[in-house]
Amino acid sequence: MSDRSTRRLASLQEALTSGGTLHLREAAELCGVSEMTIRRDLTTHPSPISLLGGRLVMASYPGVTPVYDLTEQEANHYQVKHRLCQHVARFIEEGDTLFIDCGSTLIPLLSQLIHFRELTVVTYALNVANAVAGLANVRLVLLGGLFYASSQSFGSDDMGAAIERLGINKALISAAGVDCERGVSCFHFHEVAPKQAAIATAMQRILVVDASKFGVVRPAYFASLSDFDRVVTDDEQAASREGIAVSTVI
Amino acid sequence: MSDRSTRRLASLQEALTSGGTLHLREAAELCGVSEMTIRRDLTTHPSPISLLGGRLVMASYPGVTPVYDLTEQEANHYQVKHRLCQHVARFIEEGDTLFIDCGSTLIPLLSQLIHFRELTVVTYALNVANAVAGLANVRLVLLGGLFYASSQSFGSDDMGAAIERLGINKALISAAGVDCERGVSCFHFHEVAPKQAAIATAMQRILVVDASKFGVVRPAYFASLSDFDRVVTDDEQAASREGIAVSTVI
DNA sequence: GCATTAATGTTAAAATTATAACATTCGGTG
DNA sequence: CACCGAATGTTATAATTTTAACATTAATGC
Repeated sequence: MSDRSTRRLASLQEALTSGGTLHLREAAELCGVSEMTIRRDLTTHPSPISLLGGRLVMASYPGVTPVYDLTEQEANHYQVKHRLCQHVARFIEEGDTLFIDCGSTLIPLLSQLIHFRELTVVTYALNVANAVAGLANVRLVLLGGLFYASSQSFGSDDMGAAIERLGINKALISAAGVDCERGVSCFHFHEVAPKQAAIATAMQRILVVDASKFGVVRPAYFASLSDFDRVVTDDEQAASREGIAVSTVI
Repeated sequence: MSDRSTRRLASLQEALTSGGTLHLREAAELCGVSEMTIRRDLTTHPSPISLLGGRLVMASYPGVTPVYDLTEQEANHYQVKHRLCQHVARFIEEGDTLFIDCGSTLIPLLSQLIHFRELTVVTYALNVANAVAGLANVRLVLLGGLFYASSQSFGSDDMGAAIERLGINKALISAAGVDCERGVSCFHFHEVAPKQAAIATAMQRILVVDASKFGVVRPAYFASLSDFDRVVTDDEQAASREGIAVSTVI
């Protein structure tokens, strides 16, 4: 019943995967149907394509998902991370070489980097790289390898060694779980090597986590709390209740 | 005179670098001015932010720049590349490990890859990686290093060695200049090592160039025409006029 | 302080996009 | 072939976005 509809969506998706946008009018022409049909295709069947002010865009591309018009909860989370990153930004100094961990926590930090004259960012995450690629004042070093979609990051055997060859100043590490006794953990095992290498080689190690991660343990352990010079969080009380020492007043 | 305007644009840009979109209304609130002022800021001063159906987006982000509503000339170029890539797609087989070169020539190819069950793509270009990252059926290997904005690609000392360790089936190489006598060349020197390594290690080497590159020589020489097993182009006549043997009928 | 100019706000009109309702076409079936 | 229903087209209407014109406020120099 949706055979043709599906085929249309597929061809549109094909036209869009290369990146870019397609006007509704042009999409209709391309498929040889009316604009209304394209609209209906889009609303009837789930698709990675979204309609934004008369234009079709791939929703999965970075830079397209809305930031402020999220659900209340998501917006809150974003606010928290944004504030968190503003505090982190205070520790950054002109000329630093920063290791930036994967995940969404540190993304809002990247926009703050425009305020510096010159920085270097080392990362193994695609979303971090994309955000940094647009900053003319920041040198970007991406550690490549096999791509893991779940964390939008890369993994490779010699990543640890590659990191240790770099002169990393400050390591900004995120985590999915922080427990006083069981240490700091994340979801994916391929993240362990780069995180540990960054912790091992950096002159300063900063753990950046929001309070929701306290008392949580995730499958991949990668460090103990004492491995970090600072813990930056949004809720100190919650941290101290968990027995986590936060070295920084925010 | 544009002091405040500039500051507003900067703060908006900051809100957007993390990726995402911002509704005009919200942008106005954020800056404490009217929507009209934001509109004017955007039209008066050049900025990487663009307004798309009432939403602010970073124009530099992939997936935002329009594909089909380009100027006539650009659209033509896109069409050419698209057709070119459809021909290239015929040489791809299920299970292949493809080396995909940087530049814009091969981008339209990536959308065709959905039609295969399983592939592996090896690249050193950020735009290629972004287009491939969304394809669930394609394993992505990104060769990292220092980022070069001019070609949206990465360079490193051991990239050549890294490429030769991989079992690359087919190398799809693009170029900025192809000359019968002076060989195949590109703009940037950091592209030479990965291109040469891919040519050296791949089982099949395919040069993909549109006719506008014939008879052109660019600063960085990287291969002679005889290094390729096939040359895929959109204008055979032009090729043979230049004395370039095109092994493929398209 | 007043005049002048730039910056911003407000409003109305035009253009575009979204939604809904109804008309038409197309593919199959008895 | 007449009938049915799904798919698509058409049209009108509502909502939104864009543009332009004019009003207001803020900033600056004299």
